[in-house]
Amino acid sequence: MQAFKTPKYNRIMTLQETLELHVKAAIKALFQSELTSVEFQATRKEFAGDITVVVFPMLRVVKGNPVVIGEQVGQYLLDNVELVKGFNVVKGFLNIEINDSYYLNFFQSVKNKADYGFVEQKDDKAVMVEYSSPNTNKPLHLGHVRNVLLGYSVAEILKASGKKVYKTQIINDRGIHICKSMLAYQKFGQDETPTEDLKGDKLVGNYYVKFDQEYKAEMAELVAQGQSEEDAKKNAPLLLEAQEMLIKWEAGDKEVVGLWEKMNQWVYDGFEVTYKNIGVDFDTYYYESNTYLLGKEFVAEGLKTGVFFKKEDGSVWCDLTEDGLDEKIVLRSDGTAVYMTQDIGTAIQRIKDYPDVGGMVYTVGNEQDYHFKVLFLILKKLGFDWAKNLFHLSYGMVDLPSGKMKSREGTVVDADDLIQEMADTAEEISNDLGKLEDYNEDEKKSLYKTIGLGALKYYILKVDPKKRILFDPKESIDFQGNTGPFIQYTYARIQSILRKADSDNIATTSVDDAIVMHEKEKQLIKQLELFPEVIQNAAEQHSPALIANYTYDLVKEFNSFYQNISIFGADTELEKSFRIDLSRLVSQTIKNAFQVLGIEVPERM
RNA sequence: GGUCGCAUAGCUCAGCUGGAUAGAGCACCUGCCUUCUAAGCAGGCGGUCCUAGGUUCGAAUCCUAGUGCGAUCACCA
Repeated sequence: MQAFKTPKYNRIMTLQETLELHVKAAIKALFQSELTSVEFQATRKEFAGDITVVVFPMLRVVKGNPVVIGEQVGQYLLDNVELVKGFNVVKGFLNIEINDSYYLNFFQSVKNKADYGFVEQKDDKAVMVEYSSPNTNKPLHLGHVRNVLLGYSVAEILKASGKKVYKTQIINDRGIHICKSMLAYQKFGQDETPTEDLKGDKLVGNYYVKFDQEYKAEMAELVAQGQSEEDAKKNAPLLLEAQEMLIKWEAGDKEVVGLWEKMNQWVYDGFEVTYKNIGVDFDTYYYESNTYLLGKEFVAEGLKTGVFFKKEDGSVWCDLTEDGLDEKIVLRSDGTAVYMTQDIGTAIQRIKDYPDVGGMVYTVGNEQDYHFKVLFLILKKLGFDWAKNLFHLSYGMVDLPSGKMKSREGTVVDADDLIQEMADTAEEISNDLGKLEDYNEDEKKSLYKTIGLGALKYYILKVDPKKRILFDPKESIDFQGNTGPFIQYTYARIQSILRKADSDNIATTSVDDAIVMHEKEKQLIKQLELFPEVIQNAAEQHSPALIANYTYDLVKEFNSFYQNISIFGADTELEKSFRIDLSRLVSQTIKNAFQVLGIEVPERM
């Protein structure tokens, strides 16, 4: 059941807003009562009408039989509102029929807008959206893919809704885990360098796995010598060496820092290739190695103002018990920074760098729900007014049937491999269908990638971010039904129609044309009319899934129209032109919707 | 144990301010390509909306309790 929500964007008064005023007037005229709001929903297909007023809530103000009240209000609307051409009442539902001219006028007013559904930038305050935020010791996997797709899409949706947006990430470029792969490389690497077949991030990731293997072997040996497992964990020589390396790094040891810079650069180069492959980008980057010091400064500041307190051993804490949470450490007893310190520093640094930012979105997995709750609270306590506009875009893990993905054990679905597999599948299907014989190899390759990526992105974005995804590599992602390729296919099919219309020089329609709409055409226009509102809702709720599901509904509606009504076989030239105009706006809407999902649309497929 | 999230058809998921007979896709079964691209369309099969109470004219949706799954509660990040 589709309900209509009052739009907040700037546009001509919507149908619902117009009707609301009239329904209120009707209640006033008929019953001398004031309604505070009117409840609307789309009329169910089995009843005549376009929009339905629910009478039940009015009973709080007007006493009586809902059917009788519905009849009276309906009659009033019919007599007083030009838009209304009929009505019927079923139980407590007043179904209103709207004049076709309303829909035709609406259609004519938007049909040539390339940016249909998008709102021009209006807010002076910008939003910073963080996503990806990888560690620099391993390549990106399917979990990162979900993160990156969600973050990128939410950023694009916010832009489309009229916000200024900065896309960013925080790079975990320091710490013991980075030293682990560095150490393994130093010991076993034999000066190996990235090659065309082995990207830098993969190379570094291999040594992270190598470290874990060697480390486990050492542990096993120590246990065999009689140590407890716990002791062996702490005493394994490799781990001690890694810890030593971290200390050297912090002390600025030339050799260690040099290796760190070299290997991180390999990883960054590898990441860039993957990001480009996925089709996402960033406006600005932040590195933990640069922001933790600022965090420490503000911890000191918070100590002075009483936001934090110091324990006997010198560690610094924030007492959140009044807010129903625990005490949280913000600085170690030895004065070094913890995770929270860095995040405080990063947030403040970002506002310093971009003073027009009034809020931030953090795309981070739901295992950090608590962390962000605390972070936001601390920033509020520190007195930053932007702290009230922070949002944790939390999402569920992507698990494999075998359990969690673990980079150090090599049980991950690699991002690059996955994309390649998706393209391969698209190629297979495409070859079976054999529609692209006249495409050259480059064109084909690019198309397979568009379709494969479209399938992957849609598959991930159409579900509620909160839900965890169980990804079975053996069961391939669908290319039929509620999928990216299905929608891309519809787009391509419309392009084919438009090419034909273009070569036939078919005229376009105008407001003055006396068009008689077919039921399917009217349904399509109604669905199109919802799009701007869907963008706004998706922005408010940070939900690409709303866009995906809307687009699917639109496309289903179009396909039904397409299969049941002939476009070029229309009875009159006017009808033909109208159907082509309608198809054009549908394809433009698909394109715009997919743009904010980060999915490309093909001209043919 | 405390806290947070999730639970809807065999499977994957929609279902937004509480509204009419809970919707899609996959899978399975019927039809439809000499006509604008069949990655499609038209239809069939399939439901204890986790359980039990409660609020309401009306509950998948809100409240309470419970069950199951996941996460979290580190001087790790």
